[in-house]
Amino acid sequence: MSASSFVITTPPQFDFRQTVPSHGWIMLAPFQWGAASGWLRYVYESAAGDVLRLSMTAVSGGLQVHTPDVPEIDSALRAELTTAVKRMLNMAWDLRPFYAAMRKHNGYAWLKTERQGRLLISPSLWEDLAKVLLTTNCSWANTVAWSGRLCQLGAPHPTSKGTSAFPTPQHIAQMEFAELADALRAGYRNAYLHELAKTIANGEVDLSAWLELDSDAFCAAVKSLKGFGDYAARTLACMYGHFDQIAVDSSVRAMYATLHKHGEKADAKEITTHYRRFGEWSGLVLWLDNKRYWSARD
DNA sequence: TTCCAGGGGTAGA
DNA sequence: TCTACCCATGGA
Repeated sequence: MSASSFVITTPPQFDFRQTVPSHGWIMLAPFQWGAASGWLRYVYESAAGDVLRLSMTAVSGGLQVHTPDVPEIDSALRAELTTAVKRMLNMAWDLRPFYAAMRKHNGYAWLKTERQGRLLISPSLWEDLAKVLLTTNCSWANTVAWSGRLCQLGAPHPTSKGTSAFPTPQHIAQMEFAELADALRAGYRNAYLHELAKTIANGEVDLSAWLELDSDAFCAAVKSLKGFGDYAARTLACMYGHFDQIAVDSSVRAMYATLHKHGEKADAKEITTHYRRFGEWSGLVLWLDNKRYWSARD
């Protein structure tokens, strides 16, 4: 292996190819997913401010991380990238209690067989907040386009034209609103995103503290932001390991209507009641049911 | 033109 | 807690 690559040892029940396509994040810049070859690419801005292209692939017993922009990775950068990659793939989650709990429910043996349950997130909560905001009340095509335009506002890669890291909240905060709105063109969400970036940049919101919150407190914190309601808060909660939060959106409603109501519409209350039977895992079960339903239709 | 898509804010009851 | 109405964007 070259000095521009290293291997991260992965947990026994970790499955890279199941984790990466756990939701649509793989389609949003600066992620890229090579499904056929099994590589995940991400444009990462290091703590030192360098824009690096990362490429991750599964190898025996671990995950290989390749950085073509760095001929010799030193120990500090290796440690930083290891932390970021482990976080993106939620490697710290222990899903054995989940699989054990699901044994008493009929029809869910596939969860353990397929090693389902781990979700892809971004290296920063800020990036996930921004992207969830860009999923609200719009088509997925809009989310993809807006995320792409937002990413173009980030630090550019030194040599690869058109490649850039996701912008920092500080960068978005210092932009004039008109400049941001003109670049992003995401309607009323422009103002919510600008406000979010400013509250993070000026220290009013400390996202690192949010990572220590319990499930309900995490959701309350997200919902305190303008533009973030129940769907957004609960979606983010699941991504950050609070699996008791049940996020209902239009895709979930469609899935539930087809599987449980012969096509008749169901409201969020009814869907939430149905999934409550899975207790502390209810939100994750819904997430994986929805993923499985839509994957089968593709 | 109207509707809708991985909703949310606000006002009023 | 529930409902009505409004919100900007882009594709069908």
